[in-house]
Amino acid sequence: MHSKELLKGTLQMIILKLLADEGKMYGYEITQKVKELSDGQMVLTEGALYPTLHKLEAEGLLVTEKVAMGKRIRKYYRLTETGQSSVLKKVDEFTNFIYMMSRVLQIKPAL
Amino acid sequence: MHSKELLKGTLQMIILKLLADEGKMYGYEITQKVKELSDGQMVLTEGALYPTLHKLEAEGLLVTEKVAMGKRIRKYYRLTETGQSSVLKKVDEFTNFIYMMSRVLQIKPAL
DNA sequence: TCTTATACCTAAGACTCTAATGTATTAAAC
DNA sequence: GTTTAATACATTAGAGTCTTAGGTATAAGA
Repeated sequence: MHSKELLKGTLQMIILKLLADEGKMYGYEITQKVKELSDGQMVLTEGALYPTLHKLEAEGLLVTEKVAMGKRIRKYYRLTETGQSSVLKKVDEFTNFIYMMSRVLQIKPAL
Repeated sequence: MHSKELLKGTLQMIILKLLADEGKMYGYEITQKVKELSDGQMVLTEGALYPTLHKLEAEGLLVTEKVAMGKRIRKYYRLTETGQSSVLKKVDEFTNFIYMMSRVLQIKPAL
């Protein structure tokens, strides 16, 4: 779990990619989905998640929609068009990053 | 927002892995080797490199040897035994990180 | 001789995350 | 029926890692 350092810079991409796949999600749902997909290896802390969501919204990559569930309020996030094209670019950069790293580390080629 | 963010947390591993492969290297040589292996895509800045080398030395993963080249002094770095086992662990964590990320992002498995 | 490459280094500030803390509702367990 | 866990939002201090910008000095090439 020392790989925590490696996660830096991946959170935005993860959020955007999940929203691209799922359509819309709320914050807590994202943490659960990530935990599930990573078999519990990756746990998003709220101190990282919420500021990032707010930042992506402020940058115009996400829009929100508040939905009342009884007395509790869920805030759903959805990609804007800018957000859509941003995902493609970011995932592309990530696969490129992996190729580059495998060359620099001289380990087997990836993806 | 290129892959620069993704590089966070990879510098220590890169240094250690190169030293594991090459035996001993000096700072400037490391920057050149990384540039070469990545086809110019990855450029280590000295502000990141030297503090990291000093930190790894302080932690006992590296030892130094000063060699005079005329009036100029080269500082060669070499892995300690602790450093050796650390490389294996870090590279292992990295491949694991890639597998995890490809599951979370739901893209093709890597490495 | 001027520029580029080699070779070391530090420091201020930016950015992203962790850990801690806070508020409040709902479901489940005892 | 009350405590505990899970759900659901959020902020903030501080740590760690990097970038940007600076500094010193030698060697090689135009």
